Amino acid sequence: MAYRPTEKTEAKKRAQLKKLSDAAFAIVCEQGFSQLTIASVAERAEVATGTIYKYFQDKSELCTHVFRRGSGREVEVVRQTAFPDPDVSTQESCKERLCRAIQSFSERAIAGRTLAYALLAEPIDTQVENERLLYRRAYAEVFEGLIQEGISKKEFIDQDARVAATAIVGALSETLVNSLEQSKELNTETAQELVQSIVQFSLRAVGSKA
Amino acid sequence: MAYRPTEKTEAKKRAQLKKLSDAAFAIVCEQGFSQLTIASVAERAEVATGTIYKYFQDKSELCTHVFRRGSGREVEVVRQTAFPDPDVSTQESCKERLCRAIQSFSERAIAGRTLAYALLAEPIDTQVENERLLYRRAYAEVFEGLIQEGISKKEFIDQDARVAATAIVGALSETLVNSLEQSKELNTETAQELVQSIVQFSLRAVGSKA
DNA sequence: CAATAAAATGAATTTAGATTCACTTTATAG
DNA sequence: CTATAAAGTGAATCTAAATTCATTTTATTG
Repeated sequence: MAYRPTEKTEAKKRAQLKKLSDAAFAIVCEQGFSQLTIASVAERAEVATGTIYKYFQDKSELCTHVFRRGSGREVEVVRQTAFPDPDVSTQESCKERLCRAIQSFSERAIAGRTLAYALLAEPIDTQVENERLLYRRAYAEVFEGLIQEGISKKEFIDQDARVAATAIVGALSETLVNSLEQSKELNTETAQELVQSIVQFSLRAVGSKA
Repeated sequence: MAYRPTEKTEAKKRAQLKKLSDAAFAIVCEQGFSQLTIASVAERAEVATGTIYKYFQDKSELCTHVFRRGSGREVEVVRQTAFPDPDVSTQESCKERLCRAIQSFSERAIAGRTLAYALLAEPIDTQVENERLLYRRAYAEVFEGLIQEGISKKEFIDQDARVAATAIVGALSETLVNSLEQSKELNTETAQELVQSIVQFSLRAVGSKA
């Protein structure tokens, strides 16, 4: 016996994985999935192309990893806004939380437009399409929970919460992708108005009474 | 002088173009853009691959052609429903027309799910993504006109018609793509309920008063 | 240092289609 | 029938990346 993996080597391995993940994620944030190639990641992480295959089965797995990293964070932020930690926050109405969740989603998309487009709409390899479905459903589940709560508290009109939640996700994606494509620079004022219009639309759609 | 194109040869050329277009369109309707290859079109149309290049610059142009053929028809049907020929139809309210337009969109998507997915969500080559944007905007314009009319007739609440229309297109796409992915066979009853939920959601969203 | 194993390298290979093009066939007109 | 031009053919070529793998480097332990 002569070689055993140690904590030190494991740490190095984790660091290397992080380096690859960071490089790939940065490429997608800055340039989208279209520029995510094995070669571009290797160059940015300063490793050889072969190295990437020690950490990822294939390109698809790399894409999936990046997609999950990006989408996980985005959904988590919106979830926290919709269902804030009850200890710290004053008890807010469903209406207020729905407004905040939609604002949060929208503002993040506007601030990180390339990532938003990458996650919401950019065509990627077929294997990753399933991730996008999960991503969108994850958002829908957040909204569904909120709508369900609002219905039971009589804040919102009785309705199919699943469909309404899905529809809101679609409405948000479409309006944002649409206006992000449109103008290179969406000025703060216009952006505010856009977000307000979407919020109002959504509140009416769920039949918010307050 | 010895050769001149005649009406006969032009007719043959048109027929050939139609044959290629039909073959390509059928492939997309049945199997989506992922199966649309030069080879598959050639096989289905019973021509050589080279022939396709006499009619289309490149693959992208073929995709664009198929996309337009499909989307043009779809939008036209919805437009007709939203703005029916005034001679033949009784004057309907904006609410009624909005309901019908949404139903029409939804029912066509359910009946032709592969085409619907292909046009609304399937990842295709980047060059064609722009067509998808135009397609979705075309729908949005139909809805925008209707909402605008509804606002001025006091049937709908005052709002940003552009945003609302875009949001409705997103809501429709999302709910339909979502449920079409879900279940292989969406039975008639469930489909009816789904469409009704979407209609109700949309009517509330535009603040339909009647 | 020697033995072992894992990690890293990057040029060479593979792959899945699109695209080309020299050649053949079909159509037209004198 | 001949000349001309356009349409059709499909095997061969190109292409852009992903993927491989023989070789080299780095770590670990006795």
